[in-house]
Amino acid sequence: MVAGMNASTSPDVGGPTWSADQVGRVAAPLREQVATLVRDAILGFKLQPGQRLVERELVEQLGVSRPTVREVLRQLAAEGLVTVVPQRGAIVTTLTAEDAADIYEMRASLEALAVQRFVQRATPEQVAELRVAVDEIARTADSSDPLDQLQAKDRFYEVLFRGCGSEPLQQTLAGLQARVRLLRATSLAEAGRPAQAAAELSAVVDAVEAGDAERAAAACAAHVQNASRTALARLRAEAEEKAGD
Amino acid sequence: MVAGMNASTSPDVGGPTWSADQVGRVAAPLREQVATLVRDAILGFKLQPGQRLVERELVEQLGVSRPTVREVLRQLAAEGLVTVVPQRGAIVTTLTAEDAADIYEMRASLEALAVQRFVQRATPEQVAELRVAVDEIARTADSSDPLDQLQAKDRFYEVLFRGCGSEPLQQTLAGLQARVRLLRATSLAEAGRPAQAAAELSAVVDAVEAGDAERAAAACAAHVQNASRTALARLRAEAEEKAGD
DNA sequence: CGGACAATATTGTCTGACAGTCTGACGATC
DNA sequence: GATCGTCAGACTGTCAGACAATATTGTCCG
Repeated sequence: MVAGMNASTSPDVGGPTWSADQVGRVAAPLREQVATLVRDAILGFKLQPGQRLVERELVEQLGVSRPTVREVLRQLAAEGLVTVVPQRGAIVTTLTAEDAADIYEMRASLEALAVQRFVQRATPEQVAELRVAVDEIARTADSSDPLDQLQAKDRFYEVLFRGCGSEPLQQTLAGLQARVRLLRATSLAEAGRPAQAAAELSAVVDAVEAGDAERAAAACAAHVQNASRTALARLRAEAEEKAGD
Repeated sequence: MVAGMNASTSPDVGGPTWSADQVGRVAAPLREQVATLVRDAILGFKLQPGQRLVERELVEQLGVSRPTVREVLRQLAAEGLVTVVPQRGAIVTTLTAEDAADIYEMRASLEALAVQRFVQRATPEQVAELRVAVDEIARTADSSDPLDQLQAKDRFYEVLFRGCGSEPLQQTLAGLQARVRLLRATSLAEAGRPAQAAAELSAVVDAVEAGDAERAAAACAAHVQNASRTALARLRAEAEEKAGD
């Protein structure tokens, strides 16, 4: 019942340590649940970059049929989390340092735009929600569990994107967001970075509350650039480390 | 509202004006061919915004199986060309004036970034290609066939995106690009706009050739903003027209 | 005339199967 | 002994058919 592949694939995949045996038939479409499952596995590094995603193994581990698995892989490919090589299948996307730099620059531009829209369009309730979210980030900054930090950040951006009231903007940023999360784990691992990030985002919300779209956008861009510097420095250090192996 | 906002219930599959009866089994994956076919149909307004895309009809008209159709719809949904409503199926995405405004703003930011990258990374050959592409746009500006104009523009952006040497940037912009093409048909329909657009893009390439990333980015952003103004004015006029009906 | 119920249409998902292609290994030959 | 060619296995790409779940539509009754 479990995948005991003969020695052809990578020998170290071990058991399906990340799979879920139950994907209960609730209201949400099955493929959404599966997509979320696989996405979280990738973002939680339970599936490592470069690792092959063999359809049949996913079918067995997830307990869904192949068409469903294929639709999920297609969707994740569109999100940029997996890369599909024709005739060879899907692998978990590997981001280079250059990719990371570009992603951060896109974020800087687009999130600044999103914040401006938020100032223009969001309801007072949504502004309040944003404040709550940023407080949550500050509270988890000291937490030893990086997962808490990531979730708090996700929550913040969820509120932000929803409040900017633009389907295309939301969709595009969500696509980036998925890739960013991979990098965020890197930048947040830096000592002191979480607290600094919380302060920067708080500045953003200050400007939002003041209704100053310009300043909010600038603060947001500055935040992303800081995160970029931190993450890139670390990524390059890791790359050197690996090269030295 | 009568039974048919779409004449799709007609069993006469003999003459769908946009489908292709032959999707020749060549090297490219079948679903790519199908995706291109449907995408072109949408961008060519053979499938109108809001129109339902029923899986079974697509199966019949395209001559492929349902799993393939579903994967294609999923992919186009990721590109933003169709909107999938759970339990109800896919419809051709309808862009509101606000959506259009946001898309143009995103383009302004991201294409400026792309141009900067192009200046930094593109080879001299690619710069030359870009010049050729922009000349082609200028040449087709007088053409009465809007399709020629669109293709020339596509070519220009293809060169630009490829030359900026960033997979994530390319993918994100391509996603926007698909939606933009829908709008481009609108802005180019304005008298005199094609020639002006050609001049603006030529200015971009001038800056690129001079190696001035700053100026190139600014010129690019300016171009998009002009296109935005034109398209938005027209879209709002059309909206009023429709409201008057 | 409005609302509840039944018929229909369509999506969501599964099972099973087969062809095409790529990988990797084994064996043959130089 | 090394290189090359062939061959088997592994996966993906695609198809066909089927069934349950759900939304939509149309009709009938109060």
